[in-house]
Amino acid sequence: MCNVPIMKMGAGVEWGIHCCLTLAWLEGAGPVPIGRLARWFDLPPEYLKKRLQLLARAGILESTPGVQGGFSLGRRPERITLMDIVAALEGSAGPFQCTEIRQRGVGGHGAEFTGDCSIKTAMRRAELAWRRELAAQSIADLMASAPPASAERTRRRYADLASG
Amino acid sequence: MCNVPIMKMGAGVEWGIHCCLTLAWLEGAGPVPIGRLARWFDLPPEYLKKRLQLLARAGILESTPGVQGGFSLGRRPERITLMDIVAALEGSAGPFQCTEIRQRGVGGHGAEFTGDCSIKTAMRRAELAWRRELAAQSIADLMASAPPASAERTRRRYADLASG
DNA sequence: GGGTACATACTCGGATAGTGGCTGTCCGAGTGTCAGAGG
DNA sequence: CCTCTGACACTCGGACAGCCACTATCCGAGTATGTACCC
Repeated sequence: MCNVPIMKMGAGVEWGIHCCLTLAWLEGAGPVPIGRLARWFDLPPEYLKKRLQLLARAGILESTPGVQGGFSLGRRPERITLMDIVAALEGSAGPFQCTEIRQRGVGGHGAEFTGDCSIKTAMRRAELAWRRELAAQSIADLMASAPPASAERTRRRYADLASG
Repeated sequence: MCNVPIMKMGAGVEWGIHCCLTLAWLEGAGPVPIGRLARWFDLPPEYLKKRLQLLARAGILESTPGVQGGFSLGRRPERITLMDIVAALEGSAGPFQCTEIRQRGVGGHGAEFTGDCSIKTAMRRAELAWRRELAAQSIADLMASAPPASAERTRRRYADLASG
């Protein structure tokens, strides 16, 4: 029971962030096709494609069709926050959905109160703290916190992957 | 698509908080049976029972069997935080489950890095901010932020519900 | 009158569906690149 | 040498099935109260 997540977040979020980080390191080498990214992380290509399409639709990634097309970063790594990626992949609604049960049933207040119930407010406050932390972290920050050799190694391995 | 929650949290959380708040206001009037709470909020009794059982197992509520039994608060309202309720109902694992995809596939680092990946760290930081906010809010705080007449009205309506 | 047995009203725990979202796959359509044929 | 045409390698978007957690319900068992019955 203790392995059940408090709030479930799709696996695509982890995929998306990793792909953005990799694309950031591979910037300048041209678009990266889905198949290569999927082999890179050993992920199902078709489903990964769906996730990256969402990121492209949000402007986080850029997709170029054609024979040498693929996905590349849609804007500078400093301007891509984790919040952007999460919102693009999972939607914009918060984790706590207030169904206003206080207004139903015998004990309900009916339309007596028009303001938000205090529970909704309290949960929203926590959610905002979470969003703020996510928005404060950009892809560039993740790049900076990684070992200095990461960029070089990523480019080298990608070259091997492209040639092999 | 914009109605899809970022992280899904079960509806039982809202139920649980509302029930705790109601039980706090009804303290001193003896245990409240499930059927009455369910009618109070117009919720399915059997499923609500399952949720409150989880709260009782966590020590947040106290359940007394027998003919005049029911649920009551397991400890003082000041010592029941929203984090306690959420953790008891949804489990203790975080929303972001790092599956370490960086270690898989062609581009993976294998066992090269033993530390946590920076993505996991960043997501955990946001999650901790969320937890901290939830832990800072207690049932007593919610009671204090409600209109002063709430306690009296709750007790009066409960008396009507019990007699009717 | 006092003690015992039974009915009652609850909770506890397990077993069992229904439902919706996430996961994963397949297919047709559109688009840009490149090679090759023809002028 | 230049241009046009076709093959190719991608992305885009929709349709579809499988799986799992949440939701919801039912049933038997346990427990405390309250009453009725018997001595």
